[in-house]
Amino acid sequence: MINILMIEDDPEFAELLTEYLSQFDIKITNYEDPFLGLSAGVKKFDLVILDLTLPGMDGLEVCEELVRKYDIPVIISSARSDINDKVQSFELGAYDYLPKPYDPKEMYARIMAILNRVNKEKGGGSSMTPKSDFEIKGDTIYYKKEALNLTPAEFEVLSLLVKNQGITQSREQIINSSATMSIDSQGKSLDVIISKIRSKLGDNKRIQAVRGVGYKLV
Amino acid sequence: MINILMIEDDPEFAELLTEYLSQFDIKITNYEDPFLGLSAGVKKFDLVILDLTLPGMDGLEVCEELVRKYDIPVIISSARSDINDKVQSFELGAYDYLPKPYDPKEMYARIMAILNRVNKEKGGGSSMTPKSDFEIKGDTIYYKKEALNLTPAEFEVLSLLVKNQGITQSREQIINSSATMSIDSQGKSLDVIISKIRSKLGDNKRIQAVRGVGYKLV
DNA sequence: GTGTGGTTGACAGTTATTTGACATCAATTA
DNA sequence: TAATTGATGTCAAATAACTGTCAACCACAC
Repeated sequence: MINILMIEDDPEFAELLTEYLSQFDIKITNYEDPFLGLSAGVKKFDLVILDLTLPGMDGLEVCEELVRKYDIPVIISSARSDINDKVQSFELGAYDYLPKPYDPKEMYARIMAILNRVNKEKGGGSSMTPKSDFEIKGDTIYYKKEALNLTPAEFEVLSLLVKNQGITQSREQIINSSATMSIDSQGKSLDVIISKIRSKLGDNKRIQAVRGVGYKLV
Repeated sequence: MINILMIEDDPEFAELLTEYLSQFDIKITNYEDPFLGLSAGVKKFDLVILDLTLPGMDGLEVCEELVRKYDIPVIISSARSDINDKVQSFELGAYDYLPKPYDPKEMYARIMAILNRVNKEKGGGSSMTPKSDFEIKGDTIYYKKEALNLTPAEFEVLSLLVKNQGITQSREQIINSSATMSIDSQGKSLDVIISKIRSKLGDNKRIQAVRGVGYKLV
């Protein structure tokens, strides 16, 4: 069950969306008054849909407060399609801006995209694959809890392999995924980098060469 | 400098956007052919702007590949405003969908919103500030209870590093965060400032250079 | 003018990546 | 099995890229 807080002063519109989203197991709680909405226990919700054109109050301020205080994703939904509203909304940390009227399908798609992204971060730490010996944190890679001291090119290559564990990555793919390595199909740089990584891992069976194709991590 | 990969078969349109964004220190590299684009070293870029209506190829497939293999944020920009395109794009992991024609300002706002969000994640590994030898009070920084006598630029740089201890800050980030330093990518001002700070700390191992990226405080 | 602080360019020192030579290995074929 | 072929592994040298430091320079404020 997904819980969404909506701040919207058009009850009909709110009703419509609530009904549509209910089929996807999404529950909307609407407040016509932003103050009521803010005092409703924001933390209980996964996301906020905020109407910008509120009576007697600047919706942008509400947006800022939601982002700053509660760090919750906010989708702005506004009847005004003024470009400045959009720019300001994003500057204040809004996650998305959808001008009214919109197709409820689009709202649903955007909601799911946002929540998937937010959940991936929270759960995954940053790299997936639960039983992996590898862990990518910021700019270092850990192998069996030990931090590896890698050069940029080594980091980029291993990073790609870790993210695609078990899947063979072609030489071309690997080199393309690297910002530091030059695109030189004939060169042997990649071989050397792989060699270095293997020696730093202390185990040269984790990275396997796939003859004629590339490498994979097992 | 922000680097964006664009895949768009309307050269005029690409040119227009490229020019507009150049004022914000954003560089766009456009490929009219998606295959060329994909083989251009995707990881060199911070974000991809992808036209969905490509000749002879399904833009959605390109989108999926970009997201899955390279984990890079993709903004779909399409002349079709078909709702199904939108829904599918988001399902395949697109970060945003902007129907053409759009105001370049809006594209800029969305790009910055996305990049800010992505950068924040990378840094915030949930482990919080243990206890620091550094303390910022008003306009002075204390190191092991000793007040440091810093110039404005030194203060700004060290301040950023202290606030993000352990997290690598790129040269660009550091220079942008400073009001006094000029934005000159080629210059060595930052190196010199770092050098000065190190000597004032009396310990040149606390600020570590991260080759090719920037600096971090440990 | 003097002082302070930021910028620039030269140069040295360091570290990373590329290259080419050669050894080795795996698959294919005789 | 032995020879062949083509791809990979490894080493050391060459090249390239980045950082640290210094001294000179410029701009601004007093």
